[in-house]
Parts: sequence; C-alpha cells; structure tokens
Amino acid sequence: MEKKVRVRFAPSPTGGLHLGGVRTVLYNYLFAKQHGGTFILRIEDTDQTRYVAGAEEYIQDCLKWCDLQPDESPLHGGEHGPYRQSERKETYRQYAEQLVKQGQAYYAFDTPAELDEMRAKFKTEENPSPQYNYVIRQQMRNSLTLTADEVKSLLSEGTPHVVRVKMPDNDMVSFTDMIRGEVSFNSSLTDDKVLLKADGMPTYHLAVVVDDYLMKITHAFRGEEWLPSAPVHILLWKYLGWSDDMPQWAHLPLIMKPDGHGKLSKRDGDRLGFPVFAMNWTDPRTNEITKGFRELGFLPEAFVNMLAVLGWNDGTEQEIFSIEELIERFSLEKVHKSGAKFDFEKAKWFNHEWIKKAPVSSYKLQVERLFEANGIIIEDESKFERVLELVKDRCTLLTDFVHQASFFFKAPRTLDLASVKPKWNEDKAMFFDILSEKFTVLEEWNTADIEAIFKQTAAEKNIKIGELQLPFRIMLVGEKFGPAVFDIAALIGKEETINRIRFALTQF
RNA sequence: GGAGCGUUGGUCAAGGGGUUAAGACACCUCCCUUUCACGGAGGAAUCACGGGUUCGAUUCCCGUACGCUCUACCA
Repeated sequence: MEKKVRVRFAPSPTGGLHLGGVRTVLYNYLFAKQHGGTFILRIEDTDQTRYVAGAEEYIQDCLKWCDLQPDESPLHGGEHGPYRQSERKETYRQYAEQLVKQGQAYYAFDTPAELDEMRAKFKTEENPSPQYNYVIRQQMRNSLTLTADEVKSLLSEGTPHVVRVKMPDNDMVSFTDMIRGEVSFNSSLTDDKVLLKADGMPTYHLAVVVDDYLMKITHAFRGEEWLPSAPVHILLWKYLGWSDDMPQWAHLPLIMKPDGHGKLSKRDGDRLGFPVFAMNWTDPRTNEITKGFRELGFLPEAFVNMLAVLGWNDGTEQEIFSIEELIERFSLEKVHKSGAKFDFEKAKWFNHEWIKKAPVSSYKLQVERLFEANGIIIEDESKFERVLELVKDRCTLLTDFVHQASFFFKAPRTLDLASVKPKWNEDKAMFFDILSEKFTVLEEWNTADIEAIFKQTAAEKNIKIGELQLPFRIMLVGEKFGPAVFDIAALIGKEETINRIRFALTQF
C-alpha cells in the first residue's frame, strides 16, 4: 500500500522569507495537495546564535498571505509535534549516542581554537579548506584517538564536546533524486560533520534525518545547495536503521541574481530595486525595513503563479495558472535542473495579468486602504468598484491604482497646461462654456448621452472632436492618461464634471 | 584546490535523432486610440565548444570550457 504523502517546509527563522523559500513551500504544497497528502511546517531553530525575534510569526504570516497554509505546524499543531526543533532538543541526543555506540559516530573534544589551528596547519594552495575527515580525525582529540578511560573522564568532567559522524573512507553513496535522477558521491570526500553541538543542540544534519523520520516524511524537497551534504543524510538514515522509511529526495534548482551570477540574495534586491522577501520585514535589531512583494502591490495569486513557473512549466504554452490548476498540473519531473535568473519585469507582468483577471472585489479592500493612506476616503463602494473595473487594465501593481484612479474622487489641483495652451483659442473656450450649460440641463447622465451632446455641440461650433477631447481630459484628469473621457465624466457625475470644466476654464 | 550539479535568444522557456527550433517577458517597428494603457501585426537564436555514434545530432556518448552550489559546533 502506498504511504500517505507527507512533506515539509523547514525554514530557519533568521529573517525575512526569501522568494526561493516561498517557491519551496509552493512545490511542497502543490505536491501534498495533488496527492491528498499533508503539508507540514517545521521550524529549524537549532542555532541559538542566529535566533531572530518575530521571524517565525513572520513566516507563518507569509504562508497565510500566499494561502499556502500548512496542515501541521507550531501554530496549527498536529500529532507529530512539537514542530519547533528547539523544543525537541532532548530527542536528538539518544540517536547521536546510538550512532556512537554502533561505531558510526564519535565524541570530539577539539575546541574551536584547535579546529582553526588544524585548518591553518593543513591549509595549502592545493587544499584551501582542510576537512575534519577520515585522515585528519586520527590527529585530533576525539574518542577514536583517546583511550576509553580518557574519554570517560573527559565526559564525566563535563568537558564540552560534539558528536561527529564517522564517514567511511571509501564508500559510494548514491540515491535517486526526483529531479536529477541517479546521483552519487564518494564518502571519503565529505567531512565528519558535527551531528550534536557542544550546547546539546543537533545540527541540521542530525535534526533533518531524525525529524523527517519521526514525522513520517515521505518526500523531502530542498534547495540544490544541500546536494553535497546529501550523502551524510543518506548514511544517517542507513545507520539509524531507517532505510526503508527514507523519503524520496528532490533538490530544487536555485533562483539566481538577474545580473551576474549566483544565488539571489536580499542584497541584490536592495541593489537592483526589487523585493526578494514575500512581505515587508523589519529587522528587530536595526529596525530596518526590507520591502516585500505584498507591500509593493503584488497579488498573492500572481506572486505564487510567478514562482510556480520559475523553474517549472507543464509543457504547454500556458503561463497563467490558478492554484487549483497548479495543484492539478504540477509535476516534479518537469521541474528544471538548472537555476533560473529572477526577472522582476516578468514578475510584474504576472501581476498585471492577475489584476486584469481577478475580480475587483478580491483586491478592493487593499486598494481602499492605499487610498486612505493617500488621504482619499471612499464613501461610495459601488462607484469605487466601477472605477477599479475601468482602470485595472492600466495597473501593473496594486499601488498603481492610486495614480490611475485618484482623480475620480478628488479633482486635480494642477492641470497639464502645456498640453493644452499652444492649441487653445476663444472658440474652444466658448465650446466648453456652452457644453457646461448643456450639461446643466441634461437629465440623463450617462456615457452615451454625454458623448452625444459633446459631439453635437462640436459639430455646431465646427470644431473637430479630437481637438476637444484632449482639453476635456486635462480638465477632468489633470494629465494625459486614463480611460475614455466620457466614461470618466459619467462616473464622476454631472456636478463634478461641470465644476472641473469651469475651474479649468479659469486656468487655460 | 576538490566534489557534485548544470549549460536552447538579453531573461523565463517548449521541444528532443530528420522541425521554417514553439510561446512569454523585455526591446525595436507598425496598426488601433488625436490621452495613457489594453489589444493586434511584425523584427532578431544554426540550441557553449571539440570529438565520436549515426545516412543524419540542438537532441545520444565522451571530453573541454564556462557557470553555480558545497567544502562551519549556519541552515
């Protein structure tokens, strides 16, 4: 019988949630939903020195915004908790001890200074980063080189020590990656990774294996940067006797900087002027705010869609996918092997498409808040929706609505006179004078009637419509942009239209 | 230095032994609109290089180059 699919996203709460992290969440989520499985959020907070207040809540909030919520997490609970590794501290030691007993791991008493010394001593041009490996360990202070009595007394004295895995000196470790296929490594090339730190906390290497086992994870997705340490994890699964339960691995391609090379980092976003984090992140130490996609005006649907196709596509020409479609179509086999450079222009295109596609009601509230922040209070909700509907084609970001729609609620204070004045004359002034009078007595106020009167009057005065539309636009909008002028007039109302014409006439 | 992984236009990418090598973003030209967009029509790639295998390779194999990741008591 097939095991029930259980996947996990296991971030370290050290700061803002990176784009790549969200994509890993997404792939986990899609895979879980597609297989009727369970998506788990596990917090990997084993490094106390890197603890950042608020980072965990922030991650949960990001998942909530993206609507990629876990089924089990520190917040949602579940039967395999706790879901914070710091709260599982006691469970790891026994496994480390088991490995020591079995001879597959050992105690090491080397101090950080001694490790530095070792690296300095063995460092050569050929070997710039000497490893604590099967050769070097013979010259260090550990339970392999010390006598049993020495080890016993060091331990009983409470000497700080770590537990390191004893990597075989010549073993081929291979496994099948769901994205890359067969991958193999020689065990001698990997160092004796620390499993349990001197403070009693496990390192990632031990924790990921123990927790994936205990939490019955069936498929483990993570970034490609983990590939080189995969043999350690594979060996640990074997040594602990859990080989049959080992999850299937999938190492995801990295998201790269748009210029140059390398992994995309927060710094690149700052440098190139685009967000890297899902939502605004405030560093609790410096109070420095890093802009997020949400605050910049992205729709979560667009953000998720954009991330989904950054490294994956279903083989068709389709690019816009709803979450339901993604759940249906997603497949690991079609995930790319190589990294993709992040393109903010394309990301904005996705958002534009989603703004056009999504019902205005789904983002109305957010835009309303943006308006409030700009001093415009919306009183007529139905008018507001009609306005958004009318201008959404020209909004790439939610924040664009402020510029594209403010004039519907607030008369422009300054008019683009330069676009009108050169061609302005008495006849045109007279036209608008007559027009506003005709408007005054107009009973029906709608686009068709406004346009009809406008054209009729123009014909009477023998002026070309085109010559009149631009000034009219400047009167109503203040600048050269926006939807059809007659639609604007219809929406802002008769009185307001006339007021704006009268005011503009004093300026032209 | 070593190991692993990768390499189709500026970017995302489809395809995969015989094709005019899709599509999208960005860019340029034009049409539409006497606003700004939307929309529409066009423009640009011998698939990193060198060897094989083959009647034939961008597609398979091997090298080379280049890139990335890792090489911490960080994840």
